[in-house]
Amino acid sequence: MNLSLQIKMNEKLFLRNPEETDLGRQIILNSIVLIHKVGFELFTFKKLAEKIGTTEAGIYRYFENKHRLLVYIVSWYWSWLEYKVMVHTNNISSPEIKLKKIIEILATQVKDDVQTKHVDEQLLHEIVRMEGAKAYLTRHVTDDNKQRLFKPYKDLCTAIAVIILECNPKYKFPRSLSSTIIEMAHYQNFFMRNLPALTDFGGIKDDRKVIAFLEDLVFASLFPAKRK
Amino acid sequence: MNLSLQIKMNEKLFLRNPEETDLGRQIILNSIVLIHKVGFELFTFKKLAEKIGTTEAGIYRYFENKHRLLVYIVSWYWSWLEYKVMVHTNNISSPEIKLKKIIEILATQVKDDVQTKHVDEQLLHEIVRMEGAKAYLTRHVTDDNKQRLFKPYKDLCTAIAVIILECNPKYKFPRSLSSTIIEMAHYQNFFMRNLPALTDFGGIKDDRKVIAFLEDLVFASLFPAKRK
DNA sequence: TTTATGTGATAGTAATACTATCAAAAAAAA
DNA sequence: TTTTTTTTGATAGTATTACTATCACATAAA
Repeated sequence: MNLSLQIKMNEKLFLRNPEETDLGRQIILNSIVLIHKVGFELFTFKKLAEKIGTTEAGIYRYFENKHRLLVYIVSWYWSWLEYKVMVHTNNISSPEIKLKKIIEILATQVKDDVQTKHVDEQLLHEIVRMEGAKAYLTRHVTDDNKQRLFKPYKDLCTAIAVIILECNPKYKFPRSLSSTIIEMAHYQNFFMRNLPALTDFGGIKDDRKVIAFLEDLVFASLFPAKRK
Repeated sequence: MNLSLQIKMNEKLFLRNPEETDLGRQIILNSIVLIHKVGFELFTFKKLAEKIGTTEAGIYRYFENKHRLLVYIVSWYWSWLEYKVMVHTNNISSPEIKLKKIIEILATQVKDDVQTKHVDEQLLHEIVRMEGAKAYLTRHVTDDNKQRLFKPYKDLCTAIAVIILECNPKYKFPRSLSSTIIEMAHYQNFFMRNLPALTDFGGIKDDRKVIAFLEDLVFASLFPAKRK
């Protein structure tokens, strides 16, 4: 059996669907490699075109601008992650163990998945860690949100919030805790590698440290001590 | 008594100290207004120059590029915030009440401070909420960090971590919890206003909701229930 | 075999992100 | 007070970015 994972993307994200043509898939594949290499600020369609062996105009036929392309690949990542979370948790009955598994998935370095051919998930994970927030930290968040560009992120957040409520139906902030876990899984990892004074994981650079912190945070919140 | 707050900035941040000249202070003042208005992406030195009534070249004499200027004003904000935290907590003996006060300061909409004339702290707070992360989410974090550009942020983080340890000397992740509080005070607020599905505060838009969430998160972590 | 679709090649434009030069004005030093 | 230094304003110029437009060719679908 040779299943391949197909993620249906929001049509507002592109002008022409990149998954349907060879050039389109090259754009996705190489934009991930290039953004990973030079960072989003220095990433341009011209450089991408040169890398692929096409022209700038060719890329503009697929994406309106580089921000849309970023939102596209970041959204793809969130969708893929939600799928991955589903696969790895749907046979687990205990919501607490589910949540631990999710934290592990969020905070662990991805090994490249074989299921998709034109996306390098490991690079993509590293991109999302550094550039992910730039997808929504803009003046046009509200417009972008109205076009449902952030639906995959919100869906993942909701899915985790549901499990949080399974752990403790009385917990008051399931969504905020969920978005906190997602963001911090990336940020603490970024801090650990780049601004270690902002973490307690010194020069260690071990994903498990971040996982330990997040587990402590989440389960302390979900099963609090009785206080006056 | 007419005290004015003077924050000593890292000299690597600028080419010429903007606090020492009239034009320099105009640059700081107006860059805050302009970045707040158009967002960092669309902010250019040309627009800033036109607003001030000087030339592009004039601004380049003070700042190497717009990213450095962003780091400058964001750093100023963190220094100012640490000072504010200090002032509002040094007469409090209970570390728990201190921590609550800090959370309140971090998550509450700033009213413009009278202490500084050439900075609008309220606008600056809103800028940091949306653009703050862009100061360090770059390919050159490591270099910037070596030049100590992020010291004010790290100092604030450390100051809060110290108080966290006063609350519970055995808590294992004081710095990570501290950076989590700082980041989430901004992010949950940003989400509440722009992507409310990522929070539990629907259309309410009340800072106190974010404060309640953060307090719950922090104190549950610091005073956990005993679990197997 | 016509027609539609996708691509490559080329050209062009307005704006961005700078750097360089020069002279006038203002401030500091002699 | 005069000289010297510092700061600013004005102008010019360059490479790159972020696009848009056009045309012809190749290929695939009708």
